[in-house]
Amino acid sequence: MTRSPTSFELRVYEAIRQIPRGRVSTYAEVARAVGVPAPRAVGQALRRNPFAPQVPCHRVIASTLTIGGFAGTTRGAEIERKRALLHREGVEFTGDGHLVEPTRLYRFS
DNA sequence: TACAAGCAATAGT
DNA sequence: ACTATTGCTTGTA
Repeated sequence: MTRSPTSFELRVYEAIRQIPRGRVSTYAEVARAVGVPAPRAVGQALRRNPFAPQVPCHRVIASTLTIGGFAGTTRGAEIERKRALLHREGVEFTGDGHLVEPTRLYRFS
């Protein structure tokens, strides 16, 4: 199903693309960056993820500093993969799934 | 075009 | 832990 990205999705991808390697942001921050008060909309856009690994969707976590979701689920093997990806970039999470160093949070300018 | 249902969340109770 | 709310996408008529 080849579907053209909507303007909203493009905005979300552009925002996420700004997140440097080794840093993470939250759905709420991304939502604020694109001017949308609903973080769930960001999650919906990321879940589609038409531009595959080009857009670092794994660098987006929840506002509560939990790891959030990945590949359509909030827990399971996919989440483990997300944690591994972030760990490879220097971002660590506790066994509870919480961010170890909140200083790694990236804020949009 | 219009309406209903769902979502990788968040805040409040 | 549970419920309410949020804006956007998708499917169906």
